Amino acid sequence: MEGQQFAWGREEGGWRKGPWTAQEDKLLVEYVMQHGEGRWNSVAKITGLKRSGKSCRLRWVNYLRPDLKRGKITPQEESVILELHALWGNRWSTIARSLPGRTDNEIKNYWRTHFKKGKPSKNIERARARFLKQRREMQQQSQLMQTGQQQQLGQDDDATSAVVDDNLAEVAPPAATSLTHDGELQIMQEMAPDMDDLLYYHPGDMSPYSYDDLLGSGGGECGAVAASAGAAASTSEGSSEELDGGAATWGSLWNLDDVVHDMMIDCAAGAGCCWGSFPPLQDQGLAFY
DNA sequence: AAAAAATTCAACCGCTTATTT
DNA sequence: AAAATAAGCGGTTGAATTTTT
Repeated sequence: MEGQQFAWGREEGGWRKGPWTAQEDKLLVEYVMQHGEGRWNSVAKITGLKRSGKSCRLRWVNYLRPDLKRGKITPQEESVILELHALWGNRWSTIARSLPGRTDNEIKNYWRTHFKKGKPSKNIERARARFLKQRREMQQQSQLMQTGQQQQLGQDDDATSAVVDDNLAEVAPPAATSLTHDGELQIMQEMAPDMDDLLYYHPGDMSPYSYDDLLGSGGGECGAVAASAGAAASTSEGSSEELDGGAATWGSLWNLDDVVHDMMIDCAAGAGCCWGSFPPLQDQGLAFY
């Protein structure tokens, strides 16, 4: 490990590698403001940045793009990820298109850390509780909205569109359980017996939480959809979780806000161009936060 | 308190697909 | 039509951070 300190942040074939510095980001942002997205190989020529076009593109797309959402994946987003992964498998960019502000890389990472096959961690346990809680809330909401008609929850024969909802109806426990939040572990404890039954939890299995289970494929429909999609559903394992390291991570990095700030100050001072006047981004409806 | 283990995620790589010359 | 270049994708890596022992 020690010997690799020099490998990271190294220079190779004239290109710098490793983590980007604030200064590099600034150069790249300036370039994009002036020339738009694309032509990444000319970034080095024009700005003097010693990064390959590939590296520049990646940095922009995954980190510097102003329309990126920052912070934790929300439970709603997580549900979308679960559902779409069941449908598409590891087609991360396809999934990402349904999650504005999220990158394929981010989704891929999220999936890998939270749902990929492996030994269940305590985080996953917590996640499970959170996921179920969310689902129950969704169900309660939908029950409220469709009070009269949705009394019979078992009748989901034509469940092709609302896959998740139907299966939620099948799997979700009675709505009586109190949902006073914050204590995920408490919820887990309260619910554990039910959940284990409902989720077909196999204690000896290293990967007990297939998301077929989580999505309720015990009912059939979801599994059928996933299977008929023919995608990578075979590798799908799942549970859910919310990250809790986001803020800390951001705080520990040099702050992107600083760069944006600097740029805006530069703009205000009349140096270079301005975020708001950058046509390509405007055209794409990108917003700055 | 500190060492070890686990987790996270930015950035890399190789490959494929699309576009340009 | 073919070659070259650029963009995009998914898998993987490993430094930094967090959690556990």
